[in-house]
Amino acid sequence: MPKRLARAFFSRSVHEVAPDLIGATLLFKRVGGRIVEVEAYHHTDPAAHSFRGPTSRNAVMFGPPGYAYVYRSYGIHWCLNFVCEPEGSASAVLIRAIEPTAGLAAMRRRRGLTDERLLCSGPGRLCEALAITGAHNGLALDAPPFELFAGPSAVEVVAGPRIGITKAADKPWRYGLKGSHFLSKRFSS
DNA sequence: TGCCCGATTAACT
DNA sequence: GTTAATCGGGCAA
Repeated sequence: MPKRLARAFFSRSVHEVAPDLIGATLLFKRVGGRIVEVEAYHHTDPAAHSFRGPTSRNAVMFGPPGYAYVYRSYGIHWCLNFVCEPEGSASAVLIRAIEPTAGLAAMRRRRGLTDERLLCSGPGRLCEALAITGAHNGLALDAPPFELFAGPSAVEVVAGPRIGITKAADKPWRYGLKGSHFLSKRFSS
């Protein structure tokens, strides 16, 4: 039986937590899979939502680590983040893609697709497949409906530039599971 | 108040 | 390769 991730797991810098999340298992109401792609957003990062200070949308980022920050993207999609670092640092890790392992039927129904590879390969797709919405903003990650389990200790992680941003786009703060077929995009190197 | 743009996706040509 | 869908934050007036 895999080990549950304690809340203390998130009480570190996003640059440590983000690569460590690769290979971990994320379940939401018993549906989910293995995390294969994430991005780190530090509060000193111009691309981070928290960069310009607290607002009603990003308030959760300014709270304690180990909680979910869910926001609406482009007015259409939901995106899931894990809040990190000591309280008030307002840094978070964006979950970009998972490899579906549990609740495949529910995910296919919600996404209207059968192709396993397209179910959760993107931040918006992942939230649709797991039925995560703004209603779940601020929930603790170490209690239901969330379940997080540690992955294998030795995992090959690759890094590269983040996707879909214009500010600080040169920073290599996107992390992925090497060779995974479930990434939202290939790593160039 | 009004305007622009974004941590996206899918359906086009 | 391009574009529409759609809405809240941020900034100018």
